[in-house]
Amino acid sequence: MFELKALPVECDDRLRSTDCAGCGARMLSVCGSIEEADLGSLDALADPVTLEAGAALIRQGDAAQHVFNITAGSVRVYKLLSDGRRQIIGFLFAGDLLGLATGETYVFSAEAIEPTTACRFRKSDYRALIRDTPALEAVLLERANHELAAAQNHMLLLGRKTAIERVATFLLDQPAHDPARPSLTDHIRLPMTRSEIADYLGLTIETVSRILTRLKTMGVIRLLSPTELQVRQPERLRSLSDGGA
Amino acid sequence: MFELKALPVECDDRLRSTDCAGCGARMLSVCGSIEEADLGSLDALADPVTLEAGAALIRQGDAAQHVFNITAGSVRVYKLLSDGRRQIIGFLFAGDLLGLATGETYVFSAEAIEPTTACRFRKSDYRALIRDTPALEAVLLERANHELAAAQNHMLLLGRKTAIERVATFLLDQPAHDPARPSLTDHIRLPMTRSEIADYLGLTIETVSRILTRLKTMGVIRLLSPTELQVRQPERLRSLSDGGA
DNA sequence: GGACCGCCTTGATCTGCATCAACTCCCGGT
DNA sequence: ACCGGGAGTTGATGCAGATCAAGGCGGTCC
Repeated sequence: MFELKALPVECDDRLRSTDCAGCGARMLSVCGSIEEADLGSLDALADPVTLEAGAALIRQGDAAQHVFNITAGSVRVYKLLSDGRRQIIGFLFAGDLLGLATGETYVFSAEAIEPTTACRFRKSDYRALIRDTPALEAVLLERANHELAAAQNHMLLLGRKTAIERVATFLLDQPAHDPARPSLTDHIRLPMTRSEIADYLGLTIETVSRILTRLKTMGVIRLLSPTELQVRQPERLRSLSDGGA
Repeated sequence: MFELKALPVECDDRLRSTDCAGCGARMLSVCGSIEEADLGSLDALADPVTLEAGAALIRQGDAAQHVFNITAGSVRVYKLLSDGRRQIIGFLFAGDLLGLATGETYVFSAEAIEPTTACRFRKSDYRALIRDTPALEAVLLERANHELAAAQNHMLLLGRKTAIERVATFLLDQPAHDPARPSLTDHIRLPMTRSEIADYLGLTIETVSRILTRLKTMGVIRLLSPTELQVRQPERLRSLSDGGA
């Protein structure tokens, strides 16, 4: 719990060649703001990494040397108190950026929660790239502002919402579609465990579980499996999410 | 409670000339990254406003037309739930920037908590200024990242810390000096009320009050007046702030 | 196929903080 | 000097969610 060992990133980096032009996540990410012509130089900087579930990308306290671009999978970002209490700051998915908002050392940890791939950059390279690419800088600023707005919403949730309001808000925030069946917009996949949801919402595992079954008995959602559910009354859920009954 | 009326900002804007070069807050703020030579054009854009305690700079829901630079005083930034529960996102002081992290409409409110002055810019002007001033953009990005890190710390506090840990953290975060006696670094002035502290820390007025008297009886702090206190055992406070006994 | 092991659910009890309720203090107005 | 009201403190009680405890349900490894 809370190891500060300066281990290398637990990832498989045998591969050394990238193909940004053919990257399925490019348009999701900040890389989309880079000219086609400049993708070659991006390839040269990008270091593709593959992570299995549980592998660490970033450890709180380590020297902040890298920036990551998630290309597939999902990642948990969290902070720990000295006695092991954990607050998950957020979950990252394909297209999300990780590791910019830090100084000399990382002030949070990040781990894959399922098999995940990412592009790793040396921070100094990335900084140089930003300097040379005004469009990139603008996009990064915009992203940072979006993240800030999301963080503010989450502070409202953590500081003032009840358990059921937190869970309802969380469900509404999830990308609401099953990639296998894009037509069903009310299906939600939860790649994270109850423990991760709890640590994200400032609750305990048991409370998350109880609230989910409560929502089920209320007829608001249907639990298809522990990691998959269906929203049956989206309006009711929305109303629950901010205390409107 | 939670008015959405599209009122103009409640401020005195008779003055129409600014003097950025002579602004005491310039070096505290992003304006410090603008060349001396360009300050004239900044003057032309800046609209100085004076606010009395309680006056609103920004109302949640209003069209986001302005950006503010606080030059003196202090400001509370908060979000509301539909039933009136309030979460204060943060407090702003001289040099801080307000209103960039928004889209079409403001997603939070901001009010002066004591007599305050600020520079107001039209958002479109500000955007143009950013485009023309790469140095400014870099500084803004850095600021946004700092704010993000602060927001993450606050999520840890709201999600996982106990009441006494929250209050201890809050006290340590306060600028620890009395402007009148700069030598006494252990004096803290609290321009905000207990209600504001409570809404910032996700607690109630009563709990904040009880914790402060508890810290007093423990000998960790001394309460000089409701708005002024002295830290007598900074190490103990630091230890309390993250659960280390 | 059986046994183990995470993860989840459900129930019983406990507790930290919220809520409800006085009361004090300070300050500003008349 | 008095009154009124907002801000703060302190005490009594209540409750939402934590903690403690006991199974259930899949997986996976021999």
